[in-house]
Amino acid sequence: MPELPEVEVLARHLRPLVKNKTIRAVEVRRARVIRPTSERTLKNTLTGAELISLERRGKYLIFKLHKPGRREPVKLLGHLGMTGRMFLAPKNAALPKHAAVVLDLGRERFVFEDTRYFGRFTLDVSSLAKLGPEPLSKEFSAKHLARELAKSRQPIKVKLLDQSLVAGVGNIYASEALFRARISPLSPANKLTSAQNLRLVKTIRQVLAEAIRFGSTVPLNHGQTGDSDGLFYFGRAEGAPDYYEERLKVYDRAGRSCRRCGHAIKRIVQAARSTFYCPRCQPRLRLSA
DNA sequence: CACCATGTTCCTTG
DNA sequence: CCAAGGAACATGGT
Repeated sequence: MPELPEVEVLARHLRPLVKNKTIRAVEVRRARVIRPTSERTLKNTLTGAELISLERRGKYLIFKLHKPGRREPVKLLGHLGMTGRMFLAPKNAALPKHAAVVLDLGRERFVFEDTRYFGRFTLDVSSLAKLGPEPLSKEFSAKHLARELAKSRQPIKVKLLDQSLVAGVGNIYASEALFRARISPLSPANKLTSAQNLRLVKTIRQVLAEAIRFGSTVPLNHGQTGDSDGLFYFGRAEGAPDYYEERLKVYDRAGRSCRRCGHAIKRIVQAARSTFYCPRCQPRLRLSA
């Protein structure tokens, strides 16, 4: 589920649900997701702590907790990896097969489940220091982009996945933003014109903001089984428009016709990830005058 | 069996 | 030291 919009929507959903709740017990079912924190340390630190706030940074969730006897707040970092989910469930509800960490909150449980276990739920917050600016903040500007891109000859699509350039853009929205900016994903980063940099900043913001808006409108249901639970984008809530079908213009549309010009959407592989684009709307070479 | 999947990190190579 | 490329991680869907 996770790129910035999905994580933002999740944060908005969870925030009121976890606020002021006290963690009674911690169950670690898959130690890999808490590394490098040890199970003992996680349990000692979280047990008895009260959830104070929940923030998002890039694709990370930052839980701040108050641990009695400690002056400084405890920070807990969550990341959904490729397949992670977080939700609250009644205590008697069955846990999903790949529940990785379960927090006992008294009346209910907080569950972090992750099929592939690429996600994180850890006290180690060092990853945050490597992140670039938030794409929806003023720090993310054409000037910032230009300065950073000038240092790299990597294809622009590959650079957009670099979290130290801008935090939160992933494989889906990278393709989407480039399509809207009409920039070829193959363009070397340092070859973008200033006009292109400006357009790219705008379309990245636009694509992410639109996805948040859409996700926030869909009624969220974080049950554990069934098709439309916990999925804001990839499931389809009854009667709700399907984001995948209607909002994404190029992602996963290889061979289908471009919504703008009708040309066939192309799929290529860059840095071992799929990239989708319209070769006509996003020409590789600029026509010289 | 083959290939694909919303992500990050580690290791190697130049 | 840095940039860039590729493998690894792990499970499931088609």
